[in-house]
Amino acid sequence: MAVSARRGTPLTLEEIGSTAARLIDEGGVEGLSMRKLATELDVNPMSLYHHVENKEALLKLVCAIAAKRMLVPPDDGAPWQDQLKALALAYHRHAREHPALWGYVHTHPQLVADHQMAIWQTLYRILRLAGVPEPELRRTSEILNAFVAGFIVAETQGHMSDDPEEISHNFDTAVHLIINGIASFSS
Amino acid sequence: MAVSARRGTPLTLEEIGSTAARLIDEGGVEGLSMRKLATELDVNPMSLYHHVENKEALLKLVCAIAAKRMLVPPDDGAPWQDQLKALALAYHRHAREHPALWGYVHTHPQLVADHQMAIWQTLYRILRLAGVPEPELRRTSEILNAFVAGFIVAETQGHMSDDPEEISHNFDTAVHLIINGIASFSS
DNA sequence: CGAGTAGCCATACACCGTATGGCTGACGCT
DNA sequence: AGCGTCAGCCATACGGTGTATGGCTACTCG
Repeated sequence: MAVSARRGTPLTLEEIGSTAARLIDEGGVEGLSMRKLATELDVNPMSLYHHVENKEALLKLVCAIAAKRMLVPPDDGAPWQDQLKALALAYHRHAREHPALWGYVHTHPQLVADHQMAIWQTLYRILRLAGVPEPELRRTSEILNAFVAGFIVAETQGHMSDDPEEISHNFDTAVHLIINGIASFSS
Repeated sequence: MAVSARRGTPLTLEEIGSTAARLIDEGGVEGLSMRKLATELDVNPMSLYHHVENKEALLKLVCAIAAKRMLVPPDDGAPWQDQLKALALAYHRHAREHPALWGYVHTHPQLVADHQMAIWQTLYRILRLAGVPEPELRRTSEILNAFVAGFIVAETQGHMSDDPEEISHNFDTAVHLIINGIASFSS
């Protein structure tokens, strides 16, 4: 199987993905290059192509890993308003841990379009609880996702203030606005 | 002044900017290169640097031009709900005409951070009309901008359906949600 | 007329993604 | 044991990128 001359062990997708994720966290998506990643892994650039089809696929992999790592709050029986806020918070925290990757995901939504994913299913459940009719579930959840994503991008890209208190105030206002907007649908 | 050997007239910022905008519309931001732009203008790549400091500044220029071109609906005395919807519609239409540039702007919000711009001032005015208290104006308008921007990015990047009717239904729902959310603030 | 300079261009450098093709060593099979 | 296959890795090369450097030319101004 011929292992790298410089390293002892073969590469793995996990290793590639998490190293790429780290580089993105450190230097943004445009700061990631196949060559830098290879250097970081102590490997020849072309070796990466044995595990990943191209850079786009690499980024897809990184996003998939990140998405899997996000933990979705379970159904705790609380009112839908509280559950929606908890979900938004989890989303928010996760996104703020990887702001660069986040911006990329948001502008390439097809990476996250699979509505079978836990986060979507949870959102569906909460919206059902809120009284959103079944045929409107998909639309409503896509809108909410877009809103929250837009908010987080604006925030992480420095459009808003850096003050933590200000941030959480902004976030509260935004969530509040959404909740009230949703509530008005079912009345 | 030594004019281009290949062209008759000197370059202008307007020409550079609008040609760059066209290339972006056609092939996305990552489809724009200084060299392609130079070719398009029938000029040596390095000539561009006499008018623009670097690529980032070029993109900033393009965004500024695009922002200036968007026409903001005037105060027609209508209820704030209608005016907000009209503003959102104008925003929406403008963004959909330049989807690629749009995605870039949204992930580089500092390009559009100047709250003296007509669109921000209009949004402030409408929110005042809606009863949003003065110290909350900035926060609220930034959130709204982020929401709408997020929605448009999701839409233009193909996260949502392509069907025009579906699009406008989505848009209506989103605006409706926002308006109801805002309304709940002032009651 | 001479200096200064706005505008343009040729060359070069470092970096990028990746196509192509070849090496090496582990494995399964006879 | 001999052999084929193939996973894993790598060297080289191509065409692209942004842009630093420095030089050319033709105009304007004193």
